[in-house]
Amino acid sequence: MFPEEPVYQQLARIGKALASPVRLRLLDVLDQQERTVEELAREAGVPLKNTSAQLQQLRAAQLVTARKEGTRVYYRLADERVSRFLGAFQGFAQDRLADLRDAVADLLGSYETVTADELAARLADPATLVLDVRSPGAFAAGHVPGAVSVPLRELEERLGELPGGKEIIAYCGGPYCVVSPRAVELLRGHGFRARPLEGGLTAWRRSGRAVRGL
Amino acid sequence: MFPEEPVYQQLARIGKALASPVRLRLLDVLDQQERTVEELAREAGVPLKNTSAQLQQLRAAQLVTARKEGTRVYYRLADERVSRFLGAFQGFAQDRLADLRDAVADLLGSYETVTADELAARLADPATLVLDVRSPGAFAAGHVPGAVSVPLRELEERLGELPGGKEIIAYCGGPYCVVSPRAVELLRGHGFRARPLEGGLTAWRRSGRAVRGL
DNA sequence: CTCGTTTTCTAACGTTCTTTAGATTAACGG
DNA sequence: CCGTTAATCTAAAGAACGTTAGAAAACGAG
Repeated sequence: MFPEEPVYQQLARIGKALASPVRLRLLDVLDQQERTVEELAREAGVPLKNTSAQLQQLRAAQLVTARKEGTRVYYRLADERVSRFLGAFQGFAQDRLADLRDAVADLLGSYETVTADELAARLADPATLVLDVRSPGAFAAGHVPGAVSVPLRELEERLGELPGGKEIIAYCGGPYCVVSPRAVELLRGHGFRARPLEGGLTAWRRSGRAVRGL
Repeated sequence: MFPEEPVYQQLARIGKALASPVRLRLLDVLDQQERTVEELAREAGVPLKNTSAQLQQLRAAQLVTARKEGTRVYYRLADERVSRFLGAFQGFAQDRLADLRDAVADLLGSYETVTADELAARLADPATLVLDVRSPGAFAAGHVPGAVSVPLRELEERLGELPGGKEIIAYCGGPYCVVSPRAVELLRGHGFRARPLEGGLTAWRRSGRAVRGL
């Protein structure tokens, strides 16, 4: 119709990739680490066949890449620019939509959070304890340097291991991960001072900071 | 299905708003200046009723706002953060999709461009002429300080007015506006040194630089 | 080679989105 | 108050998309 049409059609390819809740969820899971289709389906709570179908679309939009190993296919974000853009996208959306902010508050509660910058500044502070409440596998794949691993599931029975006087900064995976707010709630209920890391390990990584593997 | 679902549904609202070529086109036109529905329909080359329908969606996503004056409704981007995000979105998309880069090259040709930063640095340079090749109305609504207005339509017959030795930096409206590349072609064909401004006046404004009205 | 596993492909169904015609609303001018 | 203009609302058709079942491909193991 107009000569610009093909350009806007191409732009819309990226928009369309971001137009489905399922795909956005998959991108967030992939932003944490490489995964197989099956793992993705399980973690995102999406049927396997649909997961595969949506991954094809993300691949067509060049947001993810796949690598085959034996019978398994491992997906990951195409590169770290995708992760940074997703951060910008999520930030922009939260900026725009009050309904989104409400949904996030509903999901995560409204604890005062710690930013990645603040966490970085306090890494060396002996009065701070950084607590990784994800699974041991996720911790092994990469964590904030100096963090202590206590999965949420074990947290209640291991409260005795935690030092009393320190402020605890708890984190989990992505920006909408519910695990660290739950940990903070539990910790506060037992008299600890605790705050969640805003945006989880994903935000830490997006801010360009190093992650330590085991 | 999963507790995060409502959050991703809200995020997808923004994605959906960016999933249609027509809406992306409208956003680009609106990024230049406020317009009525009729003007938008004409400039974007979209039927009026469809323009109105798509504007409702953009409004629901809070990307644009409307203001009524008499029988006319004037639309504009909700604020300058929307413009900056659109810039990031377009940059990201061009980064990802070779097909998009091809479509842009097809549309605009592949002239060496001038960035907004470079243009800013050369504003005071007497060996540079900044040429606004848009309509007089667009020039009046806002232009690069010091730019000379010669609409593309009149450029050929007014070539004599242009100084010989200077390099000409021509610009038009948005990042996919075809007018300034055409002007550059015409100018080069007549022996002038000329380059287009990358991203047009929109990029200039997005970079936070002042625009002068009449 | 054959079997089991993982993933994708094909095809289909139902839903949502895009687009447009027709009716309607809102505002101004006579 | 009526006519005109600008825009929206309603409703409906067609296209595109999400989702999933069933078949098929790719691979490793035995």
